[in-house]
Amino acid sequence: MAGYARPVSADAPAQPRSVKGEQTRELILSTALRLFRENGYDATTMRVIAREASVSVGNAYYYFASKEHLIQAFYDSLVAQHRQVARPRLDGVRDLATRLRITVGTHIELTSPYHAFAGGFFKTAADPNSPLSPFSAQSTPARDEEVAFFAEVLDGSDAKIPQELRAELPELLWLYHMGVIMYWVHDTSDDVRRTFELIDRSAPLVVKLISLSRLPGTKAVLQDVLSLLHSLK
Amino acid sequence: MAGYARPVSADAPAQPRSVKGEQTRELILSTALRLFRENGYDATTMRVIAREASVSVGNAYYYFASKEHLIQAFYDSLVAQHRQVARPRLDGVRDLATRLRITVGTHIELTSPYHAFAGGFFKTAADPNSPLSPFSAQSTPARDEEVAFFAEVLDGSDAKIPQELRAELPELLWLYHMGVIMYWVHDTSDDVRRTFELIDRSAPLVVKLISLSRLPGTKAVLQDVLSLLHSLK
DNA sequence: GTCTATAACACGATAGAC
DNA sequence: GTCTATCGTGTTATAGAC
Repeated sequence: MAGYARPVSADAPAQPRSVKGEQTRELILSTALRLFRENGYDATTMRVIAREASVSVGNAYYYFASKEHLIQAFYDSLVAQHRQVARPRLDGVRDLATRLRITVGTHIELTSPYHAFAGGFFKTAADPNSPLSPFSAQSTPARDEEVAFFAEVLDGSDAKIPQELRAELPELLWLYHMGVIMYWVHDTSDDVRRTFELIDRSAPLVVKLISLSRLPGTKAVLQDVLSLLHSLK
Repeated sequence: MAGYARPVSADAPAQPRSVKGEQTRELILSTALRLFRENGYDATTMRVIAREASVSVGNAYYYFASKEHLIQAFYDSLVAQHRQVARPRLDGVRDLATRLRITVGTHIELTSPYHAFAGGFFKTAADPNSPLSPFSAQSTPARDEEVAFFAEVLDGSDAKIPQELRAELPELLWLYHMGVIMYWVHDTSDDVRRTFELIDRSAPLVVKLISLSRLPGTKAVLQDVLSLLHSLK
């Protein structure tokens, strides 16, 4: 279903090879993100980004095929930053609920400056036709990295994971993470306080649900769920 | 958090009172939906909608404050149609899994002609700032109707629902429904075959999960989940 | 209240010259 | 790599007609 070859020529702007090109790209991206933070996504026009970065509109489009691609670049860097910040915080922590709380909470913390423009971000991410969709081919690398990170979170814990679950769990935890993000996008409380409450309370719940699957009587249902998940991929 | 009064003057175009006005409104809406089906959301410009409906652009904006509002009108009519079509199909069916399958399946069936433009639709729906967001104030009536319908689906079944769950279940089933819609939006299989498979297999699972909550050992977790849900509203 | 016609605006995006 | 000029879009404004 996935992975067949297709032309990508008109797709992404070529990775610039020259030092100067890389600098220009960085300048445009950082300018855009600053303006997004300050004025929101919709209010930040490509013209303003270009002007503030002292480049032409055409040049901005040379490096970023669309305004959405600026967000994708942001998200890619966020994924890398997330691991970088979360890893030391996880160091020495073995309790799975705590590890989940740290992992998801760190992500929310890093994204917080952009909460006000999260609507515009999320909007394009929800479009399955957009390269920004977390399920799109172009998001596969970032998504795979995140799922792999959740595997790491799992492996570093002392939780006993039922064998049948182990393979699917990282992806399920990523889905849980996506759910938290969805809540965060809609969260209007001060400093997204409610999102952090959600994380604090749901992380232990997730762990409890995992251990529930060892209960006699749940095995058959668990198998059904897993087989359904498997058939949908 | 919700429900406080606020000015809505500049919000929606006045409900037309005259018969002629209602006809014009209907004409614009049906023309737009036909063009959406035929050419997709983005490709259908307001200028083309107006021309095909033989009205002026200004007139189209007189009845629909924005292009998004055309989708909202579509969704409102869909909600009404959904109940109308699903109710007779539910008649005499007591098994909850079957009732769920019929309810959700009917909705997907009715929406199928628009699957190709679902991306554009979903895109705006995901924006929390959009009136189209299922969590927005403007969507409250439609959402409440749908949740109420799930209560109906529940009540007409012979399933034994644990008392603690009963109050929250309609809303949870609505969330399940939303999840199916999310899958549907991203479903690229022929005639969204996979979405129907998902429904066929997940509906019985949902019922099994409900009955699982009667199992000794699950009570505490269930309470935690319910209390979390309650605190987030 | 309903509707037309048309011009204008700012936007994302593109073409093509340099 | 970078620019300017230009396109088509959603949307608004204007000025009026029935």
